Amino acid sequence: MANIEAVAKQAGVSVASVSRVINGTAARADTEARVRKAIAELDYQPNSAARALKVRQSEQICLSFDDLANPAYIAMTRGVGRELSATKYRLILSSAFSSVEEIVKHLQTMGRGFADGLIISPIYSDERITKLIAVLQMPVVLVGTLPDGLDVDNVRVDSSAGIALAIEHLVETGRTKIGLINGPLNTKPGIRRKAAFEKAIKAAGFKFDKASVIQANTFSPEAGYFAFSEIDDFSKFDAFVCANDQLAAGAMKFASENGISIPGDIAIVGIDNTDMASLLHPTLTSVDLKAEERGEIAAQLMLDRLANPDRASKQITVEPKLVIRESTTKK
Amino acid sequence: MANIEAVAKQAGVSVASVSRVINGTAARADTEARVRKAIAELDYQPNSAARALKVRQSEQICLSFDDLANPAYIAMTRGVGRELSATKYRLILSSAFSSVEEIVKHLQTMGRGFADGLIISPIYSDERITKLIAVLQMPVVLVGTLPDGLDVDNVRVDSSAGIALAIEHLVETGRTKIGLINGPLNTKPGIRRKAAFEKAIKAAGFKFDKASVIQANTFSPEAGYFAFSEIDDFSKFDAFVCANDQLAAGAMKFASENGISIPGDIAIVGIDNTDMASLLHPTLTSVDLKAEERGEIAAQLMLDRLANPDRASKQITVEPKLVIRESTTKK
DNA sequence: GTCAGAACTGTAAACGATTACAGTTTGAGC
DNA sequence: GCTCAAACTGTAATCGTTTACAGTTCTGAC
Repeated sequence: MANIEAVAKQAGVSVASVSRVINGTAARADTEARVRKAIAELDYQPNSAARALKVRQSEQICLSFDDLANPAYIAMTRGVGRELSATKYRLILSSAFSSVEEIVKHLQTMGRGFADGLIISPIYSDERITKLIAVLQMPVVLVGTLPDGLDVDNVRVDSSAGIALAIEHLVETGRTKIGLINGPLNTKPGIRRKAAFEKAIKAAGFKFDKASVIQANTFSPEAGYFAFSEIDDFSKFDAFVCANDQLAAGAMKFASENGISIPGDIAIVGIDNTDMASLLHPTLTSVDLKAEERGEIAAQLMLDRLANPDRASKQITVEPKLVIRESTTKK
Repeated sequence: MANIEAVAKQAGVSVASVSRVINGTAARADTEARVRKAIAELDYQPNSAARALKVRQSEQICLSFDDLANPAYIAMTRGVGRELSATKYRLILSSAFSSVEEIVKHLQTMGRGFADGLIISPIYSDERITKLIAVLQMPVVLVGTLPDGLDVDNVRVDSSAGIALAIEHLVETGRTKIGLINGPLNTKPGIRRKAAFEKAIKAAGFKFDKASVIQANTFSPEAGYFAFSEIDDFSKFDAFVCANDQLAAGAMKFASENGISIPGDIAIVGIDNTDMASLLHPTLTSVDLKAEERGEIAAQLMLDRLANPDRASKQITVEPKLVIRESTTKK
């Protein structure tokens, strides 16, 4: 309720003095004391919207992604948050709970006035998001593959190389009949992982068989479980790469319930190397796509851009790393 | 860059008309068309801070919790998000990445101007947060146990009853030497679970032994693993309740690595019934504390309060539910 | 064509802060 | 006590919207 004018009156000074006390500009000790007293008495808190309007800064950075349930994004958030916590910027999160439209509108409103910068990691391959980014008049850092024609700061991971690592490892450990449990094809990772898988299989000297790709319709454990349950003949396979750890966990659950030995009958490689990988039984070999590190880098790019609005945009690529555990090697 | 005045000039109308077109108040078709054209030509987006300042609403609700890595909070977020997505309110998340001070400051700034309401679920038992809530001049819904003297909307779960359910189940299935892997004692759940455990053990007719409580220093799998590794003599126990599923997962990992059979030697009950419970091996019996439902209810309380600022505060309690799986029963 | 009423539009005053700029006070040095 | 610079303070404009109010333009009935 109380505004700066009320505080000024209570303290017997001008609004300018109150503002200066709040913002730490020089003031006589006497003045400062009276202002602080008045602030305390009135429970005054400055209105951030008014401040943001005037100084054209909100000191907030918005991180936006599509799937809160996906641990990889949580890791990314951790990276961004850690990097930001030493600065004046606060992190706010925006995650879509229904449609792409919702997220576009959310970001648009946030854009002018409520956030100084946007770090976005879109999972869905959707025109509208690309268009939004192009139009948004604020610093944007995109995490993930940069859509054509968009020239913004970017950090990505070479996930194809990650899939190749997984395939090489499987081949080296003697697997020859390798399948892919892929994520949905309306997502960017879904599209890219399928292509990368085909390429890596061929590079390993096998011929690529369409039937070796099983499409899940989400990135969830349930989808992984269901994908495995649809396989009629497991003898056609001796290994699977799964598009993320959650799919892998679901598949492993089905295997354990149905007497399929892992890694005895089938080896499994997950992707993302999330915390769960080492908790599963057997522990899960997984390709670390460095989500947390990408988050850190994204935040650094953003801070750098905010300090230096006119520099050319930077594109940074992170290298994946294969973490070998029991699901491909035990005994 | 472009503001409403620029649009007005470009369209040859007054700023009031532009504002009306944007906000859907009546306008002649002709006027509307010209305004829309100008908006498109200038890539105009209204400044949210200015709007929020004028209308005294941000249409944002802030959800704040302390531990982003904890799946229970993610579930809660899902509940809040779903409930809010049909309304005009947007959800923004604030999670502390370092100190309590940081979160208090964050919420304070957010408070006046950037958010219309605050849903907060503090895990740390800290004076400063209680004080903040009391002072904050905006609707607050607190998820969790209400600190003394605070009269705000509240939704909580009877977690003591949950622990009692767990103990009863263990006793019924023949366990007699039950321990607790507790979370940190500077957190509210840590404090409450310990007390509830002692009470339930006594209610079951056993005498309570201090040594049966093992303190972990975080709610993470690593802490659970470490807690189990500290136990010198497993023959003293035939069951453990763990303060959350993550601790349970870590403990089970240690057990599996060290030839302790679960549930053969030791039965395990987790708390929260997170997604991971059904993916572990063996699957984990867990007390569902209904985090998602609590999120939904919190959002409903908030919406109701926003529509009806003067009503008395409501306190709602949710009942926990025990979900029995293999870690207490298999064979 | 007139007129009443409805429908629309423009002017200008807010909302609550920040900050040039000009004016006032303070204090040191003589 | 005077002078001068440094230190502080107050006035008022400004940020980009919304909206009450008054003024204007339509519309349709007569």
